[in-house]
Amino acid sequence: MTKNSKTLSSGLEDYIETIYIAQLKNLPLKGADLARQLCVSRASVSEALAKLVAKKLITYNSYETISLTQLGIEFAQNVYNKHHTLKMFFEQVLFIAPDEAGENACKIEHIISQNVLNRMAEFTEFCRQNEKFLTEFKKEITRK
Amino acid sequence: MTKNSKTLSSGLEDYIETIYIAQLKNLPLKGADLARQLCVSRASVSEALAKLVAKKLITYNSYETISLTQLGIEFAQNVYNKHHTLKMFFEQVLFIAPDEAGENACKIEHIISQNVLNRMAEFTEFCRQNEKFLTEFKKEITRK
DNA sequence: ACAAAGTGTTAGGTTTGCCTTACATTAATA
DNA sequence: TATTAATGTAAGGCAAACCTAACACTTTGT
Repeated sequence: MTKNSKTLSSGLEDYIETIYIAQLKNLPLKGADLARQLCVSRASVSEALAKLVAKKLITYNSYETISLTQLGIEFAQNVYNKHHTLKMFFEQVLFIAPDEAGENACKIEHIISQNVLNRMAEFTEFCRQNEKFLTEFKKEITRK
Repeated sequence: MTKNSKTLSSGLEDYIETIYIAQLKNLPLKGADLARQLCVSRASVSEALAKLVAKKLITYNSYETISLTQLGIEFAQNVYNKHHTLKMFFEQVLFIAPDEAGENACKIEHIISQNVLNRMAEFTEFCRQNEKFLTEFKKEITRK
């Protein structure tokens, strides 16, 4: 039974998302940087990168900067979009503080279905076009 | 290092939630029933129940009906309420079909923060009191 | 250019949660 | 009640994802 190549574990999604964000910012990223950012050992990073190379999502050789393949970029964008959609919803609709919004998004992005995500994005957009509604809700929650 | 007794793994939360629901319905629940409902082996159930007994969340002896302790009920209600809040939000605000709403709730209930959950419940309630807004949103999404 | 600091890998462990197989015990029914 | 069916447990394994320790390689700075 070969591994399903369409899905990644939460852990590998975190690695690839972090690499993607570094790439967006044009910051060269080494394995040790990943270890620091994700709070895991360099040994764990080494293992994870080997898996991502095997899945052809990154190119990497020791001491080089890690970079995403085209396929890797597609996977990363998918996760990153989910993260963004969730964070925006939490912040702009539910009025959750950015940090807490981000923490929740980080966990939920790995498990929520694409369909629910899409609907959530539409909803956030719809709310944005009906500002008054959210203003009322905010009044409601700050009154308590 | 003793285990944190305030939190359970996702897996154990699923066990305890299933036990809780059976108890709500007054349906006697055996280990084998749990195995069937959660799609795991009887051996896995046996291990999990031993952990729940050790944590004093259930009372159970072989061949008996499983039942929750007071502490177990409190844990279960916490998870069950999260499940319910999520499902209601997905169904009533985002207009997601019940099955998909339930599947997403089942996964997210284990990781979302209590604060976000509370806000989500308030939001769903607020929307319910402003029926017109959701009607408009529904129109928007069905138009596509 | 060479020592010190930083980076990467390997080997060997741990934990968690699941599995199968085999066996023991209890419940149901012919 | 004797047999069959259902239930429960124990033993032994596996895989994922993490760890530390030790060692090797590369880069940096004086």
